Amino acid sequence: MTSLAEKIYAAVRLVPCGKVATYSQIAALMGNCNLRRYVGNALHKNPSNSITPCHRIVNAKGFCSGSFAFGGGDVQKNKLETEGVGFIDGHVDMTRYSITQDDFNAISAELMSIFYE
DNA sequence: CGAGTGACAGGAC
DNA sequence: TGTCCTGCCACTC
Repeated sequence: MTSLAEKIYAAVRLVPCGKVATYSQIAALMGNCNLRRYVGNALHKNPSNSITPCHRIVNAKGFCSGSFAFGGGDVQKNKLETEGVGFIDGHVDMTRYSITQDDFNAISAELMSIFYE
């Protein structure tokens, strides 16, 4: 049973190291832009931080939203910096580190092979 | 003013 | 009950 939530987590895990994704991008990956609310919803109510790199999900500005559910913004920043993501004035440099159309396609393809859609 | 964005909340199935 | 979706709405470009 490939629930949507699982796909969301899978998509998050498929975000390459050194990149971050936004809610809308994840939603677009699911094929429904209207899921953009559900993405945040799913991440929040299912804090499987151990297996889901939630720190790669930021809002469109490159900030993590207020209720970061896994330890604190410092942890996220540290993790991302370790992966090579650059920060500007405390937020992710989205112009360089948000996923590209290329990444989008790659993730989409992998998602497809994982769930055999 | 119009379009994009939400780490929600609640309703629908 | 759980999963999915959609509305509201404030805020920023």
